Amino acid sequence: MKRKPSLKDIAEKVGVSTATVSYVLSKGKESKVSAEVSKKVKAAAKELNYQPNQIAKSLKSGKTFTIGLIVADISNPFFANIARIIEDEAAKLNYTVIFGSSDEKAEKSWDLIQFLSNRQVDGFIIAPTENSEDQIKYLKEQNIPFVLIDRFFPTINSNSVTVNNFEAAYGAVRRLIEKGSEKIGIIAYSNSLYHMRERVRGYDTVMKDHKLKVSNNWLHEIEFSDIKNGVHNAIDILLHEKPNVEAIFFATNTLAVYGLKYLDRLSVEVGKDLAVVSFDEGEAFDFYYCPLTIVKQPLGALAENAVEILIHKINDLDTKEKKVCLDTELIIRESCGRK
Amino acid sequence: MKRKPSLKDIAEKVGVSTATVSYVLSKGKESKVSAEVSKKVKAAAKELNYQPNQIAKSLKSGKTFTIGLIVADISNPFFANIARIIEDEAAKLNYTVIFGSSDEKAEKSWDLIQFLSNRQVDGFIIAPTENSEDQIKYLKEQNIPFVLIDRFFPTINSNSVTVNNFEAAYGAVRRLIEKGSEKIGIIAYSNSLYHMRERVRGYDTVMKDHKLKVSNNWLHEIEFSDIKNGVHNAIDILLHEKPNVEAIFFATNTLAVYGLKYLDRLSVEVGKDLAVVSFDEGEAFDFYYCPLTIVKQPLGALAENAVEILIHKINDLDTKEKKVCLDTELIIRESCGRK
DNA sequence: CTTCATTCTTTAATCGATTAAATAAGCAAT
DNA sequence: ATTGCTTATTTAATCGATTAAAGAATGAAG
Repeated sequence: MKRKPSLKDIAEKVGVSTATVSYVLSKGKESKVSAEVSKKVKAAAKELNYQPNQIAKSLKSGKTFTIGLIVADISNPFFANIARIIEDEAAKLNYTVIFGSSDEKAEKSWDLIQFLSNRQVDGFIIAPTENSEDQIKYLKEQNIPFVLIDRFFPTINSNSVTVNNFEAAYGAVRRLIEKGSEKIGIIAYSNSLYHMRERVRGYDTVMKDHKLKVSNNWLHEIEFSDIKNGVHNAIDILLHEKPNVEAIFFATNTLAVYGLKYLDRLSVEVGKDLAVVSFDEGEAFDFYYCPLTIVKQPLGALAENAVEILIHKINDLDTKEKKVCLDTELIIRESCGRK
Repeated sequence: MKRKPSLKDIAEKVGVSTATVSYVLSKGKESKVSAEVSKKVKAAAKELNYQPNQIAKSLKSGKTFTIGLIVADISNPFFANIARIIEDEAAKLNYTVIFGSSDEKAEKSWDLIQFLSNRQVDGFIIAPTENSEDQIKYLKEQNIPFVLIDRFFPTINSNSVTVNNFEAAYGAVRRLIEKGSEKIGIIAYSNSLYHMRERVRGYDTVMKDHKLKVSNNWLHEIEFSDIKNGVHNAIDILLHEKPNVEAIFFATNTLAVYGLKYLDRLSVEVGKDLAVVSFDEGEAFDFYYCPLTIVKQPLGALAENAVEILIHKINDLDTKEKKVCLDTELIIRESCGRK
């Protein structure tokens, strides 16, 4: 790779010291330099197509203008969309984004934090995995700015941007009830993370509030390690073991995708034999023969808030921790009833 | 942010020079240092939880172990999936990935190249936009390693990893013909990029080879600036102006998504009133009431090849340019015929 | 003709790690 | 005792940019 021109090259060309060149090229300091020299330096910089070496700048300043983004999986549309908005917001402020996928594994998440931290990212935006409390505490201790998104730990005081999972789940399941379902199953992850617990609690609570007894056959918590089979088993039980359900609430996008595919294979007709609601958008859901009622998360606001809070924190470490909880929207379509 | 311990901190703690510490901690050089000192240094490093500052390393070595990834849009599943695989492959080799979305705009692409280049990325993986030939030439001139993916410029000798777009389009449309369609429309982008031209040429050629005359109503090239309306108009013309078509070939994922939604609105039944094939996978397509016949691109191989070629080039600038063209697979489902 | 202020420019340290080269210390051979 | 040879350690330069502080040059005031 051809060596890029440095301050030194300009300095030599013009016949001044690198300090002078630096003063000319760094805004606000130009007054220190005579108009004549300034002009020559600028001309030389242009001629050589000088671009400052950000690595050198970073070493001196201790700032890299880089954000580390750690999500469960960048290829998951939910996170890919968030990543895109974070990218745009960050770019506006001259920040770049380095990303990594944790696959919901605390160990991978920790490796990523170390890895990116050694690369001196100025801060992190993290969708934390289960059992990563220690990592979050570590970041706090080290005074490394970060914002949690999508999930957070209620026991740790930190910046976070999430949605009202409890209300969202409550509202989604209430919709099923209003449309006539009484026996309702839920398929969620067996995950201790707060957002997932809240979704389950939303389900539980709305059932209780409507005096609907929940059979212990109806709550299914799937392991990340084998989502597909988990969902298939859950659906088999929900539909075929007594008391069998009239409706299913899927707690995430991915669960719903596997679920709907399997329902198709079983020739269960959604909207007729079975009512369904799900969390998250998905191109797939629009195309489904029976358009899906879903909980829509405000991805744009989620990402924008995260970047804003992070950059604030980076610029002023004394900023107090901020917890943002955003409202979701229940997009009502046909799948929540049964004809 | 608490200052992280540096070599100097260890050196002071142990009472030796930073050079000695560096020799202990950098593998292969340990033999230079006495066992006694070495032990002390290692203990101190551990105690302080020393993590080398990659920025400083990079400045010295001129290597950042960072790849710049520039795609059209990281939230597009096609690119999001590629990004994920690139991330994994890069991580294996201790590289991180910085990404940026060009939105198919040459100007944005140029800004990103400059931006990431100033951050001293070791190389780029780029899905180039239209009219970005100069940018690619610039990278060549500067001897900056890069690999083009998805698209490339036949006039510029460079690394690239693409698929056989011509054969893929040919095969997809031939399938429509074999299933009885003779009047076939195509919806593509009005884009001079080679991959798009090849897809159109595949369509043209297979029609010619089967002695099917293509009406000038049938080739629709949509602007990026207004995809949705472009697709709607195209479909209106294809279906309602004589001679109207029996089948449509969508040249990308995104075009098909808009197209199918609109067909739904028009109550056109795919697989009965109209045959359809599309490029690219999409969760949505599996769910479509009439599962879609698609051209499946080998995303894994695409990304793996790109990383491998790039890293080779980074490690040895004299490596000859490599052009990889991968085979696609036609996934045959129901949408390509009409009952 | 000093003296002091002002303006412009350079020197040199710094960020954190690496590494060639210099130095120091220990020991053996003559 | 001198020389040479190892081995262990330090010194100092380097990567590229920034910036406080020192220095030089000019001019004005006394």
